[in-house]
Amino acid sequence: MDQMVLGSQVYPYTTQTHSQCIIVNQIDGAPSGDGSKPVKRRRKRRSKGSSATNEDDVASIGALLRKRKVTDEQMNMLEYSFENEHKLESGRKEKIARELGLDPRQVAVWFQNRRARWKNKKLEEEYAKLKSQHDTVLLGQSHLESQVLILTEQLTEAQNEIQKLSERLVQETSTNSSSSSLSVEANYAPIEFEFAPVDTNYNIPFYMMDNNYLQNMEYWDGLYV
DNA sequence: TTGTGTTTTACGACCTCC
DNA sequence: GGAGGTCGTAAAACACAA
Repeated sequence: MDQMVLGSQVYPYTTQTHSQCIIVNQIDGAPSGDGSKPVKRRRKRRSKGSSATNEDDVASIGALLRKRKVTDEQMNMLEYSFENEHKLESGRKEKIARELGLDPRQVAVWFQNRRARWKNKKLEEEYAKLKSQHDTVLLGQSHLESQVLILTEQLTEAQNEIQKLSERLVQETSTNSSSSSLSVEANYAPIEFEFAPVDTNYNIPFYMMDNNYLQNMEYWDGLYV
């Protein structure tokens, strides 16, 4: 519990008001300007160790600068209210402030900060979700790449096998023609096979889409629905 | 006890909406 | 123009390791 000692009494939290905050700012030398377009200017604050002109100033400024931390009960009520509605219209702000014994400005600031925390949390959650999806996609990519390697090897083996068969056929044909008086070349012309080039960009031809491949595609497609 | 990192409170500057 | 929003940040309060 945040406590503050004033005289002989101990207060659970200070009773600094918004107007008192403004007084502190004026003491700190932050005039509100001449009415022209406001110039972006960082508000100067009094640091813990800064000097003052007299002891009374030190005591009063110290008291005013003390933060008013909300109690657990006030926090619960504010959280409950925030759950219902993140925005805070004027009437509601006054009502909450009255019920909790807080300054309306304090309630407004609390909601502003609460919204900021909520937004940060949402961003973190969204980031975690996207990262998880990204990791899943990388895993899938790796899996597909290994599939391509395997299939490429199989294709090469098949091409070699066909090539051997083709050469054997040509050989047998020429042997038959030399031992026979009849020419059969026209009937046994060498077969020319034309293979599509292996595409490493995953443009897998339809005839290579086996059940496993199709199941994988369904799985990956499902991720993007 | 003290140094340091994190959370909370508060505010200035600026923007949007009515 | 005023009210209320976001954004960035200062400073107090708090937590905790060394």
